Amino acid sequence: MTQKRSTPLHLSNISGHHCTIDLRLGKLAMVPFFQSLSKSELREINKKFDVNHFNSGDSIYFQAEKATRLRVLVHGIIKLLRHSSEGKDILLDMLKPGEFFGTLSDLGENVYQETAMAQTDVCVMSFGATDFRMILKNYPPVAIAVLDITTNKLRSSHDKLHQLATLSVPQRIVHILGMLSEKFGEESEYGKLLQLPLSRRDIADMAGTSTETASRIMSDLQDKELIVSGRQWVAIKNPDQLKKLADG
Amino acid sequence: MTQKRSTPLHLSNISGHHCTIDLRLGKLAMVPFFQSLSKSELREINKKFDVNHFNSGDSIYFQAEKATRLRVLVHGIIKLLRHSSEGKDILLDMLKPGEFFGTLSDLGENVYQETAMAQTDVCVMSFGATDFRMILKNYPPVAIAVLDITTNKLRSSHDKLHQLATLSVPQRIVHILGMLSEKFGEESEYGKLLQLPLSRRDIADMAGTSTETASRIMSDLQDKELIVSGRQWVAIKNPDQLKKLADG
DNA sequence: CGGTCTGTTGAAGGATTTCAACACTCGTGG
DNA sequence: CCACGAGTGTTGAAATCCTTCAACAGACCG
Repeated sequence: MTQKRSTPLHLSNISGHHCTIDLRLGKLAMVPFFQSLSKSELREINKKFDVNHFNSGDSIYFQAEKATRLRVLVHGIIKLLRHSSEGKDILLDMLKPGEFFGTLSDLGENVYQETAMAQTDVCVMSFGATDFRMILKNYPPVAIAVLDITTNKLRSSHDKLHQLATLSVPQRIVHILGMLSEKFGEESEYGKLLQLPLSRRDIADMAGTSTETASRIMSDLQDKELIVSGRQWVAIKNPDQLKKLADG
Repeated sequence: MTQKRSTPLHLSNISGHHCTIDLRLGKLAMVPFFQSLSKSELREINKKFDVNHFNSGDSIYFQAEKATRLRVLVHGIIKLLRHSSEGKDILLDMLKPGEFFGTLSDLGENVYQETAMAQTDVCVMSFGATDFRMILKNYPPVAIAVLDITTNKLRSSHDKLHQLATLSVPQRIVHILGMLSEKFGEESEYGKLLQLPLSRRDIADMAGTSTETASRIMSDLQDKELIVSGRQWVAIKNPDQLKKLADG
């Protein structure tokens, strides 16, 4: 096994008092689907928001809970997962700042279909379902932007379905590492470092496999010198060869 | 094995000349996301549409083809599938009249991510990407309706991911039969008949398994008297017990 | 009436899970 | 400051589920 140093991740340990209302206006413009709005429109929307802080490991909301608020991630990383009765979870998505979650729909059940859990310390904005629908109605460009983002999420979900259905576990894990590296990758001394805490369990829950199998495959990739990994972190040492392995 | 009669499905063999422009106005109001529009607005939108007929087995568009038109299914059934390089497909969705497909997004690649194939003879309306975006912009309720539908598709895709990742093949197939029965089920002499041509291959491609395994499991369900099935058709004889099998 | 498509079934082989034991890391409290 | 315990990661071996290869039967089409 490779020797492992303590985590190379930069986890800016944001504490509760940094996650304040004052933070809002600056961040609001950063959210993709509000980019089409003017300053005065933003100010108007800004009044509707709440801001909350959660510690790493906390749940922002639970699966089957009544869905009343739409949320936007301001700082940190959040994972969306589904639980099953047998205790086997599946990790649907990893979110980074600017993404929204806890989506609401007039159709179907008004309960969250998944659990949102803080993967790091996080800061989250939220506002009420009715306020959100009002904004969609009054600002068509916002509705279109939200639609575009949702459409892309659907595509990505179809990608995952396709991978889960057609690829072997090692291939799925290689693909997952590739996708994570696009979203969270950052150059480092170890290669492309995935800037998020990521356990074997998380990887297993994304790939729909067991932690043991995920561990075995990660060890194998490490033996082949394609990745470097330690407790809760992964870096991709040789992205080209990893991509070759994913395709061929 | 149970003796099998020829198909009990009602396949109204619509031929090309029934699928005409004149059909449009009546069908347009049927499409969920146009329901919020007035007659005169519908007449306006109606001008932009094309109508086409396809035979069962035809492809309406292919994966990786440039995406230029949004389509609405008027008559018949369409399946959306993804191909993989190794020839193993996955069936993402089965559509019935009123549903739209070939979704466009300003973000990401402008190519279709899946192949749309006629499962029966079908009649399809379509219009250009720019026309569609114009409608979304000018009629906010339409944009919101499309968003709600897309959000629900995303939920359903997450459901499928969850099932694929956590359930055994028999459980997945039972769940798939349940979902299909909600969407296509119709009372018949055999029980709840799924009103669509459905091969073992289709079931296998939905469950992410091989046709042989799908066949074995269907035989097993038939032995247990939970379903009745023949060439390209399936009826659910005992929905309650099937549901119990899916949950427990 | 032959050919092709669909569905079925058996048997061998392989991939992955499961159970089990152990090693390492990190934070906490004695 | 060290020891402990919980959480995380690793590895082995047996068991299981599923795939794959193969052969064949029945249905539908021209």
